[in-house]
Amino acid sequence: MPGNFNPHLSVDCVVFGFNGHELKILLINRDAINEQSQSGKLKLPGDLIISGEMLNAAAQRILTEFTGLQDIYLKQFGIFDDPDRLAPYSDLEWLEARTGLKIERVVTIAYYSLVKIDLSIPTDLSIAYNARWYSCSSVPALIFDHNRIVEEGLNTLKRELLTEPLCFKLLPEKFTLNQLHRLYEAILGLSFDNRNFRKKIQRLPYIIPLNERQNGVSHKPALLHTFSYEKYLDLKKENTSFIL
Amino acid sequence: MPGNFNPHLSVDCVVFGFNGHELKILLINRDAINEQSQSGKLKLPGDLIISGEMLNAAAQRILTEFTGLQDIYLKQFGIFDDPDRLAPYSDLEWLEARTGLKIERVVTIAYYSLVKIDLSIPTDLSIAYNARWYSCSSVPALIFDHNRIVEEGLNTLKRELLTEPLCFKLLPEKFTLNQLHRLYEAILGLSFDNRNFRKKIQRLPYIIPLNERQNGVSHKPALLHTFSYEKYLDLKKENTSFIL
DNA sequence: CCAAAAGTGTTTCGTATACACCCATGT
DNA sequence: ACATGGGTGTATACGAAACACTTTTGG
Repeated sequence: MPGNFNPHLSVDCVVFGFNGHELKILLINRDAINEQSQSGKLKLPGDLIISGEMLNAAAQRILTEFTGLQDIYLKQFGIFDDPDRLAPYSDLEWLEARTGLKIERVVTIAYYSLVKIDLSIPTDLSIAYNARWYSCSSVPALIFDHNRIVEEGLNTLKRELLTEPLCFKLLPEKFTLNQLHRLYEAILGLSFDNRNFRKKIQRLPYIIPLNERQNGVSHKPALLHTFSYEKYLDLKKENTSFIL
Repeated sequence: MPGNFNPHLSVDCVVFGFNGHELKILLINRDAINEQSQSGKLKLPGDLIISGEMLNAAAQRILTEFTGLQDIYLKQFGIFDDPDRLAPYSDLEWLEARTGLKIERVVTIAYYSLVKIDLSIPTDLSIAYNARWYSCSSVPALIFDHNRIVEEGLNTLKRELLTEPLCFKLLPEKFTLNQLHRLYEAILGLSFDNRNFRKKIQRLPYIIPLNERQNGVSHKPALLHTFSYEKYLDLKKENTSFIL
């Protein structure tokens, strides 16, 4: 654990991943597995910030510690500032013991982040804190107000998925249209007509069909596609206008 | 100035208003007019939070102090946490003198808020700090990083205006369709065809035409309309689905 | 040859866009 | 009477939605 903490501010990360079928969220144990006080209690990856540290940097630090990845997509979506938010669970003593600080009130800044599950690798901390991917559709009970944070993070993701090209941050570099289709259905909890969905996607100039197919699947292998951020920006520039 | 402050967190409010033609923003003087150190420097309404105070409550407090209104619409849209954000202007000394606190690093939570200009009234503080409505299209230089906060607040408003019924919070209870039209044009910086705009609006079941017209205008008086939040919610419930 | 997922076209309907003139009021 | 903003209708084009079957591969 590095440096001297700022005991007034923390960050918590709602880390989303997609396994091809289901939306997942990364949770860790409250206690490292080599401590005696094994509680089985779960929480979001998060931490107090270090003095002078930028909040985004703190969130990146935590994400790298738990996934082994750099430059993960991160978006601040909320602030949880109830003065009693640490109280209801009597986990406050645990926090004080862990940090060695007298904790009065911690305002936490919540981020959601999107990772390609297939690229994430085990790290010292992810092992020590038994980090696992849980299904978003049945999130277990978490300490503090973390269940509410997850809920609001998911709502934010649903909203922003509709207006920004976030989906590609959850998919492998090369993906099939049906993976994309299932991703939208999983996150939004809706179903879309497959033909209409493919038509719509294929009209987009920034979705590039490759000359390459899946292999190792026991059915007709799908054509792979990739996302071009450059072409996305080109298109966005033209569309100055918008709605209403 | 009430209570003991928490010297780590502040809130700043980007307060928008609409005068029927132009989008406005509320700015105050850095110094009260009865102090000798009259600087003419401008800033956003904002303050350190009081110990134990919720951030929303702090923002409401500030807004009430400067507009005389209760229950103003407020939305948190950003966090400004650069450890040096107070430094570039050497206004830090001013802040320390004002609060009597040693200031190390202040993270500020930014809110935008929407007020009906016609309802706002002068208050002790708005007079003392010479609060004024400035045109959003030419915001003067502000202290600290407040110009950036304004910019991001305006971007957020532009985005959220498209998906949420915010416009009515800027208009009088009874408004004309052309006021609404000008409001959209002013905020988004676009122009819309008047006939198509009116057609679109008049299809919405939550925009209620009244049996009442403008008076005191030297041209054909416009029909007044009002917004029904209840009908808006009804409609929203039905539309579970959305896009893509 | 069977299972499993990939891939493909057409019709219908509603909404977006483009566009120019008359109306009611106060001065 | 005139200046000022309020108010109106139609035709075209595009995208959204609904809908069922054939194809390719591995086992």
